[in-house]
Amino acid sequence: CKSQETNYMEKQGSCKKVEMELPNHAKQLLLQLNQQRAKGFLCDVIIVVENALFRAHKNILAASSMYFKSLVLHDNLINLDTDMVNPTVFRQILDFIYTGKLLTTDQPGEQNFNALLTAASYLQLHDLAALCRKKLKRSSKSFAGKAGGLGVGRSARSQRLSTASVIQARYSGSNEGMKGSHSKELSKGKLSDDEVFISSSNQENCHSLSRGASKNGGGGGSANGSTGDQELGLDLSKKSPSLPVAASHDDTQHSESQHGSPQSASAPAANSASSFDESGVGAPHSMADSSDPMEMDLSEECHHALTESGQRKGLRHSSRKKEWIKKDSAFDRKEGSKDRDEGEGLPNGILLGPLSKSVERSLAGAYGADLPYPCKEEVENGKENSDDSGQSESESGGHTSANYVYRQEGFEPVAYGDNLYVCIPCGKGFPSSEQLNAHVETHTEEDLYIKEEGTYGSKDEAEDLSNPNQAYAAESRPFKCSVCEKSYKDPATLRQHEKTHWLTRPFPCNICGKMFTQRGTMTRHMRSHLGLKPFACEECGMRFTRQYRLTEHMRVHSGEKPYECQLCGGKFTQQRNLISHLRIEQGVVFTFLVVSYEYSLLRGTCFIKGKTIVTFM
DNA sequence: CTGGGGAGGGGGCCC
DNA sequence: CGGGCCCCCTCCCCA
Repeated sequence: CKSQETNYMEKQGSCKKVEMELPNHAKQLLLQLNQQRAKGFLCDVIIVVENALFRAHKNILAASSMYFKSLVLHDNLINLDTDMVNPTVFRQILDFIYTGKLLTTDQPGEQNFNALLTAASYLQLHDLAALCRKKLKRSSKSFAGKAGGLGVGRSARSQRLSTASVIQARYSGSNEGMKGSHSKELSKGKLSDDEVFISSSNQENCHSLSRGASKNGGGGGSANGSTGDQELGLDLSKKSPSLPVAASHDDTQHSESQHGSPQSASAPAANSASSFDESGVGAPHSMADSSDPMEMDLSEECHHALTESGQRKGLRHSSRKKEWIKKDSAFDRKEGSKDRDEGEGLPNGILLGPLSKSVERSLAGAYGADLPYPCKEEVENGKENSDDSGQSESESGGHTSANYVYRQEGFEPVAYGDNLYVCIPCGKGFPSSEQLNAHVETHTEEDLYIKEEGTYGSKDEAEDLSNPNQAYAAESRPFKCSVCEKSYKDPATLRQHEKTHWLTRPFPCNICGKMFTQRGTMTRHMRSHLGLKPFACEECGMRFTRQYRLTEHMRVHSGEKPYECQLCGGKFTQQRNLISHLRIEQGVVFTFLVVSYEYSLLRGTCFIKGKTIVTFM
């Protein structure tokens, strides 16, 4: 910036070269950013490490690591390899990125630095990696030994990364002053030549590790799991580079080494998910460079297949845990701009930052209105944000983990004191998940039901009570809901239905915290977060989150319009548009009915002429 | 500018 | 658990 300013001044004819520098500018800037991070303010990316979420700023991450730079370019949600980094370590790393200071944990120093080194190498945080190496050297044990140690119980790919770490040691030969230069590096947003070189060569390692990661992260499967899907690599972090359009914007990705890499050469073979084998790692990058639309499409196909299954695995993994992520900053923002506007910047459709209106609305309805126990924050905020509040709950009897929130350490610690684990229904905080779980057992099923009669009186249900087919239904559907008289053919469906009467919903989205009555709905919802659109139109390439949408869409190409308005004969490709159309026509229908009614009562004369009601009274 | 249609997307719910 | 349908909201386009 300084040199730019100088150039500018020279161009402007100014002979004086004025150089003024605030001594603490960079430091203050980082301080502010770190504070903003703590509040979630302007955070535009979420990093998922195991089941912990970390909010951060893309710019900061991108300035600190080439790897992050490539990830945040396209994604707002980044899944990190749990094999390479755990939440505790990542928290240290994130603190380091934002402060330039490394705070070690209670772990034995060497162990912690080994973990940090592994993570730093994985994330291409060369400064940090060098710092760790230096520390380890000081501990009088050669790093080579450590690197070998890392390989124990790990895949060969992990070991390859360790090797790469050694190479990266070339950078940051001057570890001294690293801390001091940290903020300057961030400010410059510039990396050394060495680093660029190393990054590009290391990229493939990261990708391969990502693949390995998802195997472990996804449901605790064996690291050597060899079924097709498992072998494919499901880490979300690598999906971005596979997106051709977005990738093309990143000039830094187009290093010669990538173009000329063996992985590039293997790209054309990557026309099926299975082609993402052990060696075909570079496919995403090479595809990004490819001008062949077929290749791009196929790569995308692979990507979707991968991320889709990866998501499922991730969900299973998450659901095993008794810790759920607290609603994120998204909930803190009350009235954002239009969701579409926000979404435009999210190429993968990942919903971060302010929730979409529909989600907010749903939250308001599901939580603000229904939650039997106001969330503590809501209470403390004087209910100002009641629309935003609300949290998870638990499945009665089953005692799922939906109620429980794992609070990111150091973030929003005030409301619950030092107790990081919070029971959402009653707002009590607990120092450990075990204690929280024990407490949750004390919540009874009654807590989850609304006892008052008539509370459930939704329109649909009211209509059902007057359903003339009720007698028939009683015969063919022996399983009756005790609340609304609906009946079902099998007990499973009945149980599924009964959950709709619960105040609380058993299945939380671990990204936004929204709760669902059915797991399937939740996983479908997760797709929207993750931008997963597995169903592609063969005609135009448009992708959809649901098969049904694709089916609907295909009518656009076939010209089929199966839905016809009985009033005007108008035809529609989608039923919902017919319904929407009928609403507009409803005035006519309604009038017709009224007129007919009056006709019968008053024996007047009414005529319907086309869509127009002409009434002679 | 407005209203209507087309279409994308999300949630609820049942099978 | 996925498929399918319904309902809703929303945006875009066009007359």
